[in-house]
Amino acid sequence: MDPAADVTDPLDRLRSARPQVATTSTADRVADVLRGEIAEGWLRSGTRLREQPLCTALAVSRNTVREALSQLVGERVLVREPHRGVCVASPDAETVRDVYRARRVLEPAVLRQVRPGPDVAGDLRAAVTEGHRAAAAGDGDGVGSANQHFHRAVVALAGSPRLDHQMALLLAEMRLVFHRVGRPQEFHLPYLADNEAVCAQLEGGDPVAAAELLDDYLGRAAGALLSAFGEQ
Amino acid sequence: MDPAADVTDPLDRLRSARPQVATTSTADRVADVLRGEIAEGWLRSGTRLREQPLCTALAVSRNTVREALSQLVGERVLVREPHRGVCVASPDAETVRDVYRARRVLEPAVLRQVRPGPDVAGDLRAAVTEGHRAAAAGDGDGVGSANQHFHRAVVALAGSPRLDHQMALLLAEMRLVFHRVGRPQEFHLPYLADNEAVCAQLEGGDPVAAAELLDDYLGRAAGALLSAFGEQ
DNA sequence: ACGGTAGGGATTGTTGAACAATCCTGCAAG
DNA sequence: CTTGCAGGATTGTTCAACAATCCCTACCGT
Repeated sequence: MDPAADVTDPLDRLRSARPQVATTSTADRVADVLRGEIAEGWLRSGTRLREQPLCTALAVSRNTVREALSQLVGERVLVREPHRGVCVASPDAETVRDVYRARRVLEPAVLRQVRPGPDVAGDLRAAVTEGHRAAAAGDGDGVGSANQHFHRAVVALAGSPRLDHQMALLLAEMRLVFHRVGRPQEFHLPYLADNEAVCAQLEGGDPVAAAELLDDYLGRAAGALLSAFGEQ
Repeated sequence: MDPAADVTDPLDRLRSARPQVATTSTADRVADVLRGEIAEGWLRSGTRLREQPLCTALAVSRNTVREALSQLVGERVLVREPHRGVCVASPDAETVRDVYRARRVLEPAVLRQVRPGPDVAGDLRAAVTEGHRAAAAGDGDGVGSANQHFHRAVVALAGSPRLDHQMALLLAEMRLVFHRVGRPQEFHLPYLADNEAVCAQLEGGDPVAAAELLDDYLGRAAGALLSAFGEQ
């Protein structure tokens, strides 16, 4: 079989390897480090990030640190108050409401416009089994990340890099919410069955039913999270 | 009548005035200027933006310019190639495809979940009449911006600041596309009737029909733009 | 004539230091 | 208890410098 049989341009394969070639700037690497520390919960919500300590800790210039911080502020992971510095975002009830408002628009809409076909739900199924495996192993954190993979896979069905990026931002905010609310395990566990159901409906060739299931499921998840915040 | 009768905190009124208090940083103002110049077409696609000339032109430091440029790169208005500088983004056919992919997910989904009620379509109607007025006055540019107002108003129906922001980014990319394709007048004019139809369906209490109209309409618009790009 | 190769200039990436503006803290005075 | 005021700390912004990289051009060998 000719590897280039069904590809218009044989260089297309190389385009996906570009991130490895394009040398990332120092500020980007600093942003990556901070993003990771926040995503994994080492930097809690509200933590103030002073510039000078970051410079010495990461051995980069203050200007580079500021560039990285501005980038993360743009992603809503950090919050900047003028002349007072930046701190890790502290999502409040209104943030949760809006993130779920956006997700309930985005995710069901992607499902609804999926054209049924063989293996359309492949990535969803992989995320579901990943979640089951983590649950069986008692790995609460693994259940959480499997859940994120599931929702990322849902949006990825649209095949739109822009929507993928938007979803990544929303999920990053969700991670902050989960860290803020405490133990994320019991929040993700009950939704394994919902993921399973959505996946099954999609595999069964009924995207609209899958979308309606997901919409209802997201509504319940938002309610549960909001009650955990003490508000409604 | 006590002005503070039904408000828990009388300071709530002041919260909406915060943007006037929060002094914007110099980099933000520089970014605003560049964004405006690009949106109005004074800086065409592909134009290289060197840092030093921008410094002298705007009388700010190179560092501040770099911060503004990074911000606009994050908004996909500029494109940075490492060690080669930034230039105004040149949307290609794949960009148009993806932006419309995202819009066809976003906009109909917002319409579909609108709960009919009195004056839900108020902002849409305002944008439609704005478009008619501009068309009658022969103001092609006005038709274009009225069109943008219409689609912004559609997404605003969701009431989600995050979706509003995402839509603003997509529309900024669309402006680049229109400037790139040449005269935008004849591209917007035929869609006035479509806007009118969508608005009418929504006013008639049938959001789903409005969503389906809009989806079809966006599909046709994408096709027209892509053929203008010489590709399909 | 053609492709490869070194040099020089221009531009970006990054650093370090400096200064003004602003904010926070603690303390004294009313 | 609140107000006003130093003093220190932090941020916002500028400037100057250097290394790294890129672009362009002239040169050279085949």
